[in-house]
Amino acid sequence: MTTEARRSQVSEGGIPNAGADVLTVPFGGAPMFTRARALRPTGKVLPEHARSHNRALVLQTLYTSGAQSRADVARQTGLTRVTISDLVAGLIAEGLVIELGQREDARPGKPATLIDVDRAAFHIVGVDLSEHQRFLGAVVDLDGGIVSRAEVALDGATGDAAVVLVADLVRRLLASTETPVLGIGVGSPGVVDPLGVVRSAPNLGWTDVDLQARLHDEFELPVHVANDANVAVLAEHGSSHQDDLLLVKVGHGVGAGLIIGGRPVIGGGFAAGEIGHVVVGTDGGPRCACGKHGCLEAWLAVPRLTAQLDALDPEAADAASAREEILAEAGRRLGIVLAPVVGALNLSEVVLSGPAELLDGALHDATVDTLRTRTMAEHNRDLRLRMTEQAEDVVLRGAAVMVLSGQLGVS
Amino acid sequence: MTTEARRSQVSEGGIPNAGADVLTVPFGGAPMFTRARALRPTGKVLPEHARSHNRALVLQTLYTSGAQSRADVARQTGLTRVTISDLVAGLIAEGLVIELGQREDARPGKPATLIDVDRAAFHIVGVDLSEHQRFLGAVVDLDGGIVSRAEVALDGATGDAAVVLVADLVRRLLASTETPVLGIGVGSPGVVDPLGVVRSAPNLGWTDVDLQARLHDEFELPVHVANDANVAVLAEHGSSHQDDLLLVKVGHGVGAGLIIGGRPVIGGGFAAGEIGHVVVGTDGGPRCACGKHGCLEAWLAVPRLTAQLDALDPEAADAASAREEILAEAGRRLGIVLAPVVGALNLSEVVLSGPAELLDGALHDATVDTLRTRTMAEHNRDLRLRMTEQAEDVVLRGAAVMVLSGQLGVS
DNA sequence: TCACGTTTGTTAGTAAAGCTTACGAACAAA
DNA sequence: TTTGTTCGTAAGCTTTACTAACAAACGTGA
Repeated sequence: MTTEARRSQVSEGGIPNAGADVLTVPFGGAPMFTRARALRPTGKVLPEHARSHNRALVLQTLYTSGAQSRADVARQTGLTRVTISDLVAGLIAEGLVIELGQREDARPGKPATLIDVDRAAFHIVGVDLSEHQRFLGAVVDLDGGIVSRAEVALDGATGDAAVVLVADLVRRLLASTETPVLGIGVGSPGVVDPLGVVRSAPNLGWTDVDLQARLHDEFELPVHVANDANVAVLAEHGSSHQDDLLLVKVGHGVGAGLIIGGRPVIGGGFAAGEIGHVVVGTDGGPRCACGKHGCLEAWLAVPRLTAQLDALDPEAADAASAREEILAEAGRRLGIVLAPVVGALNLSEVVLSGPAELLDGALHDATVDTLRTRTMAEHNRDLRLRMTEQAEDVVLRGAAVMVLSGQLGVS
Repeated sequence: MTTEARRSQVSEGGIPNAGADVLTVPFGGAPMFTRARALRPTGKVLPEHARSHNRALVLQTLYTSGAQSRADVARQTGLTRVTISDLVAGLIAEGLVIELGQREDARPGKPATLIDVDRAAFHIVGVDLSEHQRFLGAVVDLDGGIVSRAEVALDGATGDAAVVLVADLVRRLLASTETPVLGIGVGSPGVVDPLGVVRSAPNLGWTDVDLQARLHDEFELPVHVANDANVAVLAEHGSSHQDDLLLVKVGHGVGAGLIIGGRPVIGGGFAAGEIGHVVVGTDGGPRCACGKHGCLEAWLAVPRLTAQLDALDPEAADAASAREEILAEAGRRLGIVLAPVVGALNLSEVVLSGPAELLDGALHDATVDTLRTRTMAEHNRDLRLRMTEQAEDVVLRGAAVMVLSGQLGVS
C-alpha cells in the first residue's frame, strides 16, 4: 500500500472547525481560534441555539465597541448586514437596543443610523456579603457605574436573620430606582454552588441556604449568586480582557477567583479559589482559626496584618522598616502559595484586591519577587501582578457583570 | 413604580440557554448543563457549524456507547430519528460508520439495524518523545489498543538530527500498517504551542521547531503535537470521565497536564503544567540543574530518586525503612507543591504517571497525607490520588486521543 | 450642476438544517 | 389473523443565514 493509498479518506482538516472552540452562550465557534483543543461533544445544537448565540454576539459587540451602524456590526462580527438587521430588529423590539439617529460625520454614501445597547434601559442590583460587619449593596448601571449605594449592619446576625438582612438590603435598593432591573447579583462568602445555593458560609452560619430561591421568590427577578472572590474576578475580567486571570481577595479571610481560558473555574466541589487554609511553607507559622499552623489566612488576613502593625511602637527608630518587613513577609508567604498555581496554570496575570495601604507596596513587591524566584523565569516572564482597578467595589461590580453575563450573554 | 412594573421586560430566563455552556467541537449546548457561566460571545455560528457539532455528537455517542440502532442514538442525543438517519448516512459515506446487520434479540417491532463507528477503518500513529534515551512510537487502533510498536535510540541526537529520528520512526510505523491512518499524534517534552511548534525543548536542543509542519509536509497526514504531560492527561481523561483532572508525570523531569471543566489548559505562554522548577517549601533543598535550590524536579525526578536509593547500603538493617523514608520525603514534597493547586482549583482527581515501583507506595501515601493536612479537608474531602491506568503507554495513547479528538471530535 | 461612485439598510429569493407528520416494513403477542 | 410496537425513510414545514439586487442618501469631480 502506498503512502498515497494509506492516506485517510477523512478530509485532512478533520471535521470542520474541529479543535476550534470559542463558544459562549450557549456555544461558539470562530474558525480561526486555535487555543483550545477539541472536547467531548455534549448535547445537540439546534438552529435556534445558533440564533441566540449570534444575538448575544451582536449585543456583546455593541456593548464593548459602543454606538455604531448595523453595517459596522456586520463587518465586525462577520455576519451579513441582512442578518444583523434582522437580529437588531429583535433586540430593538425587546428594548435592549435603541437607534440613536444618524451619524454626524460627513462621509460618502447613505448616512448610517447609529444603534447602541440602551444603557439607560436597565439597572442591576449588586450585593456584597463578604465584609464582616455589614452587607453592601448598590444599584449599578449597564456600564458598571454605581448609581446608588446602601448598606446594612450585620450586628452579629447569622442564619436566617442574615438572609432577612440581605432581602431588606435588596428591597431598599429596588425601591431606590425607577429603572427596570435586569436582575440581582450576589457575592457571598463561602462555598456557593452553580444554582445559587450557599453550601457553607461559616461566618454567616449558613449551610445549604438557597439564597437564589429566597431572593427570586420574593422579588421575582433573575437572581445570580456566587462566591465573592469568584464574582470579583468577573469584574476584573470585564476590564482586563485577559483570558487567564487569578484574583486574590484579601480581607477578613483570604480567597481567590479564577478564570481560565475565559471561563470561570468553579471546582468539583464548587470550592475553587478557597486557598485561605492552604498551609504555606515548611517552617510552621502562626496558628490559624482552623486549627492548622501556617495557613495563608493566618499570614495574610487583614486582621492579622493590622494587629501586627498596631503592635509596633510608632516612636521606635526603625518603625517604618519594621512595618515594611511585616508586610514583606506576608507578601512572601502569598508568593509561596501562588508559585505552584502560577506555574501549573502558566498564568499571565494575578490581581490583588483588598486594602491598598496594606497590599500595594512592600507586600506586593515581595510577592512579585517571591513568584519570580520560585517559578521558572523563562515560562513566566510576562507575569503581571497588579492591584485591582475596581477599588472597593470589585464584588458589587462583579455581581453586576454576573447578571449581565447571565441574562444577556454580555460582559 | 410598582415592583410589578419595574420587572425587567427581558424574559426571566434571560437569553435562551444563557449560562449553559457545554460546547465541544466547535461548540455545544445542552440546555440542562449548569456548571459553567456565560462567556463573551466570540465568533458567529452558522448552520453548518451546528451540523458538524451534531455530527461529532453522533460519532461520540457511537464511540463511547458502542453498536446500537439509529433510534437508540436518537434517544440518547435528543435529536430526531430523521436527523440521525441523515447524519449517519453522511458518516457511512465517509467510511467512518458501518452497518453491522440486524439486532439479534427478540423484541416487538421492526428489528433494528445496528451501526457503529468502524473501529477497524483507521489506525493512528502515536509518538512519545519524552524519554531520555529513545523515542517511542506505536500504531494505535481507534479503541486505544496498541497494534504495533517501534522505537529509535536517541544516541545523544539533538536539533535537526532528532527531528530526523522522529520522522524515521513515523515512517517505520506507517509502513507497518495497511490500514488508513487518521493522523499522527506527538507528545513532546518542553513548551509546545497550539500550532504544533515546539517553542523550547532544552533536552532535545529544540527552539521553535515546527514539528507539525515537518511531519505534515513529509507524510501528508493530519499531525497534532503537544506537550507530553498535556498529551498524557488526555489519555487519562478518556478513561476517567472526570471533568477536572491533574496528571503529574514523573520521569527524567517532572511535568503536569491539566484538564479543567473538561478542557485542556494550555496557559498564556503555552507552558501550563511546567511545575518541575517550582521551588518546594521554605527550607532549601537539593540544588537543581536550573540553578535554584529545592525545585520539585530536584526532589522528585527519577534519576534523583534512583541515585538516592542506590546509595543505600542494601545490607543495612534499616534498608527497607530508609528506602521508604526517601520515597516518603519525595511524596511530601510533591504534596507541598500540589496543595495550593488542588486548593485553588478544588481538584477532585490527581493522577500519577511514572515508574510504579517508585511512585506507587510510600511516595503516593505521603503525597495523599501531605495534601490532606495542607488543604482544607472540608473542601477537598473527595480528592483522589491514584496511579495512571495506562501504565507505560500514557503518552502514546494520549497522542492517539489527541488525533481522535482533533480529527473526529471524539474522545 | 450633474453624472458617478460609495455606503447603508431593506426586500426577495435560496440553501441548509432540523423539525413534525405520515407511512411501509417487520416483528411479538394475543 | 389481528393488534400494537418499533424502525427507518419520505415529504413538507420552519428557522436561519446567505446572495443578489435595489433605493436612498451622500461626497466628488468634471
